[in-house]
Amino acid sequence: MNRVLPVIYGPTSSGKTDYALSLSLSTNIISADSRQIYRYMDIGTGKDVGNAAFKNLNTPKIINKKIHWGYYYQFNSENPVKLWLLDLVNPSQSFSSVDWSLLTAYLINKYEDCMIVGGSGYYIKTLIDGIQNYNLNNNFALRKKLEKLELGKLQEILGDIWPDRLAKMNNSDRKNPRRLIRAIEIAQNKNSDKSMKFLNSVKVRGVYLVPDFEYLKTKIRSRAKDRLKKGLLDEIANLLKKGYKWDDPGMNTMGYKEFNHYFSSEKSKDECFEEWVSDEIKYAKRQMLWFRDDKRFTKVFTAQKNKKSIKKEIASLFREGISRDLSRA
RNA sequence: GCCGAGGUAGCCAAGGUGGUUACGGCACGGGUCUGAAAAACCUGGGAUGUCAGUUCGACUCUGACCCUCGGCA
Repeated sequence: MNRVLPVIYGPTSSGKTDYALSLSLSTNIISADSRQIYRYMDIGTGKDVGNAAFKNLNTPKIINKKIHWGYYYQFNSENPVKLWLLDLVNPSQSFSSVDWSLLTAYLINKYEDCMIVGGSGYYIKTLIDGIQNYNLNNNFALRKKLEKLELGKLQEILGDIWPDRLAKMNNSDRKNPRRLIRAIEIAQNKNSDKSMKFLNSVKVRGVYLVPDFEYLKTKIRSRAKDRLKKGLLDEIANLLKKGYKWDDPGMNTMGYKEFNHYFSSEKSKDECFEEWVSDEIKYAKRQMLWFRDDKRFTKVFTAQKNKKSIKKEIASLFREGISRDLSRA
């Protein structure tokens, strides 16, 4: 039997989580957010859990890394909604789209009533379309060695050991050191060319929020200001005090990385702030590229509409879509 | 008003004894993506202050004008 998995995707600042929480369509909301997975990074990543309570669960066996996970749930609600996959790892730990997909697949398997909400397009893409080379973990030693090489040299190495892959890469990827290094990493590992599906017998039904871009820009700016006011700089200072470094995976996050130069007194707070806002806007643009032509997603234009009618639209899209999907199944 | 410095894209900016298509960076537009993805990349368009002069040819040299900055009054 086919199951339907509702997904709400949209750029930063589009209000995804708000809609998901207030819609009460699902009791298990799974956050697809590659930054809110980090502990101690709350203000900058917009972890808006307010007065929710956190409940810890056991570390599941499906992941060999040490990941503590649980969910937040809302107070003051007759039907408390659980918000999953926040605060999974420390800022120094690496975490991948596959890790996230494994956890998500586990949850979907365990709970009938789930919904995905988030703006990390690559995470959602990995989950719903699967991935290749799943058996091959990252080889950080190799990466470090390869990172020192020039682009041409990397292409040469890949061309020697896996010419087909190099030939198949498009111009953008062929000039991207990270992608080349990953390809070399895979090529050096035999039997790694297996693919993995995370979802079985699950039909994805997505809503893709499309805000007015000019409005989104002003919203991003005011939200950033607000986060400064809430004590973002103290949060960063605290992370540094805890011993986290600027090159830790978690610290490569907008709202944090831009203030590196402020903490080293190379730039003013305002300069860093402007850089941050600019990064957020560019990011929002990149976010809009995922799923824009994906038939599984329906666009919801939010400009000129109030929250209530948007909520209604999303809810009816899911209801109609879900019943249609089910009847077809 | 006088003296000095200078005007190259939205911003910062290189250049040359006059000679294909004027270096870059930021910003902006359009994209890529199969274990880092809020990452890392690819790609596109746009400029010589104005008017004359010299010259086969001026962004480059000459003059006038306009504007900016600094100093003196």
